[in-house]
Amino acid sequence: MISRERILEAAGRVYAKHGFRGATTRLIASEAGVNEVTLFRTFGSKSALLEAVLMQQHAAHPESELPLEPIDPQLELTTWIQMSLERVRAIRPLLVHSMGEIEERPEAAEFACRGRRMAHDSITAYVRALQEMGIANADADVDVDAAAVMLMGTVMSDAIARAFVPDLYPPLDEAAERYATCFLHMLGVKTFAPQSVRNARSQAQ
Amino acid sequence: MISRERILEAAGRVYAKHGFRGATTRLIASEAGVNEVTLFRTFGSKSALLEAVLMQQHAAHPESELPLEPIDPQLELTTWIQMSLERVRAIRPLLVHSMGEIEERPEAAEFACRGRRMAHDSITAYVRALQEMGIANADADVDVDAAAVMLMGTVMSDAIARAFVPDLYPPLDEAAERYATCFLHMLGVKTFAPQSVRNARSQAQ
DNA sequence: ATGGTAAGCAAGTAGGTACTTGCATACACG
DNA sequence: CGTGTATGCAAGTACCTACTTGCTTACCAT
Repeated sequence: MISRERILEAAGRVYAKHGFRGATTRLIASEAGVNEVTLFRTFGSKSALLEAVLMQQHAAHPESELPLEPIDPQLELTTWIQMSLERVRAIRPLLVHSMGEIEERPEAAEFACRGRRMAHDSITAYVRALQEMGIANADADVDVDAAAVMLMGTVMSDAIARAFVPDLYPPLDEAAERYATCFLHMLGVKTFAPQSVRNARSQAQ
Repeated sequence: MISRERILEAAGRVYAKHGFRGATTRLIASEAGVNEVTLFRTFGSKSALLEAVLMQQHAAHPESELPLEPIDPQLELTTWIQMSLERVRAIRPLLVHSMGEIEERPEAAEFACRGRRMAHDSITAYVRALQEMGIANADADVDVDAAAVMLMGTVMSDAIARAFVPDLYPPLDEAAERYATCFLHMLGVKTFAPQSVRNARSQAQ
């Protein structure tokens, strides 16, 4: 029964690197150090194997949650953004391939969307709480929905595209904090400049 | 010579739908209504054909530019964001596949990155101009670089992921305007609420 | 009329793909 | 000891892949 896990792990690696079509059963079996026949005996077919990979990946990277009652928005958002970034980065290759193959393998769509949905719900609920507590501005010129979409887009973009054009993004250890600050600005929340930005500015003088 | 263009167009469609591995020469030729041999006589190989497709796509969708001297930031940004959204949307399937296949076909990387780079340069230059003219806030708590990254991420995310989860995004005809407003808020520029948001708010009462 | 050029058609090459079958081996449990 | 279970190995099936070759049309310009 140890074969099953070795195959799953190898299939995850190979699929992430080559996509569904490029992930040949021969290559997966060889990467797993297992006979190709064992792969078919264990999972039945290539599609079934890759479906198992997606389910396992989904279970291995649980969502992070924002607190229901905000206390320190800057800190809580920074932590949440950081964890979201790491989560998406961990599944980035699988995610990108799933998006590309969505027309041919619609079952991959759920994998590509569910995390996004949950994160979106999480952040909008948090902002609603911020508004009810009077922390966030509820004026007409503050567009909460658009701000939430922009934060999510930022997280996705950073986690996926940083690998291709790293120089366009803030340093890894500052990114979450600075995104959080910008997000709060969009909501009309006054914040202090985060430490990393203050450092950069004072050095620039 | 008419075959060349028909093959290029068909190859673009098939590649966008199935990716490099899935875009078989047989399928491309059949979609183009052309004999498979003609495809090889015209382009030499499958890789050469797909390279020609990427070059043609790149030329067919030129960058949009922001004015060097801002006059109406809200309007100029809205227009630019709208055009960027449309541009990325037009090449979305190619872009997604190029990102997925970047490890196997590094020549696709340039296609995936160049547009992003140019847009980033464009928006940062524009914001610098805004600051020099005193329109945008230059305080320490305004993080121009992070704001630019967030705007670009928003555009990429909207153009790519809206197709999968359309209900999470603002309506198509409002998106650019609302992103522009949020972006200006991040920069500390006071704006009126855009028309579409005001309408939504007044109807909600 | 003649020659060049673009194109179609049929067939073939060499290799890869998912997946199957039959048989041999090892190990664990009663 | 015997028996089931997991695995390996060799071979084979049926099909798809990029790409080639040889031959035949059709048209266009000189």
